[in-house]
Amino acid sequence: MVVQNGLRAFKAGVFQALAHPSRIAIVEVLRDGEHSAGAIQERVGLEQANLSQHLAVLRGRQIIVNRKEGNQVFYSLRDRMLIEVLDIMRLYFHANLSEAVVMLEEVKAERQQP
Amino acid sequence: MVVQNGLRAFKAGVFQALAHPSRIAIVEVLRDGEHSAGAIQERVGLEQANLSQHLAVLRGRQIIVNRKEGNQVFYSLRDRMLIEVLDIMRLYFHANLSEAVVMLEEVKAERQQP
DNA sequence: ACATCATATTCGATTTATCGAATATTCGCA
DNA sequence: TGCGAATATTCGATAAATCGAATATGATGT
Repeated sequence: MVVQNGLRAFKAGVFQALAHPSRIAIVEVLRDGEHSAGAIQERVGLEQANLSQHLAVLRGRQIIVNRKEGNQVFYSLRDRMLIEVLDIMRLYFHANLSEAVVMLEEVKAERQQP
Repeated sequence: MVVQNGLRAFKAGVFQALAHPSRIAIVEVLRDGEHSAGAIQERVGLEQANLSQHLAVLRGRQIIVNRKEGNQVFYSLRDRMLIEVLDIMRLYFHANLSEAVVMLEEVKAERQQP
């Protein structure tokens, strides 16, 4: 039972780390290999500080690892599992496209209601 | 680009729905089929209101669906792909046990600090 | 109609996440 | 040594998540 809860906490932690569009974008950039923080920033288009904060979240959950080289820090995914998970999610998305659209509409509507 | 961001928002939403140990426990209960809210409560051991709130989150993200029968409401997973995701994560957890433990320690420490 | 059981929703308090601005660190180079 | 580039951290404000208590809804049985 303790193990089960630990495992659930672990899974929840990983999900939480991925529970932000910007962090998903980061992981997707790292899909095709190692990139420097600057290169990631270029691709995802975030403020420097904000990107660094998101990287810190992913680092904290051991989802990405970093390697320092001179002035720069290179990031890469620690395990291909996440790619697998994201791929399954993509299938999930396509398989349930109509419901996904409903959800997206809701998200859009929420954004417009102040 | 708009589509990409929408997709990421969708994925992030699904991840966020799963980013809580109690909700993972709920999904795992529903792994072996439909259960009433009461049966779920029995198994995960949450306050009635709290369980209902978590079910609402999962419903909102279309992760579970409900069927009313008389007095009760029966829940089930809308797509078994999520089970696949959870299984992959279990493998990941075991394969990288030492790192996982590091992460759990951090989570534990965070909870005790303040 | 009324009481009861199963479930959902609302409310208020507390915690946690998120962001940009400002500041700090760490390296390489003149 | 001092400067600039790359990255990280801290801070303060705002938004979102979480929880238990209280309340609401809706079906069933008397």
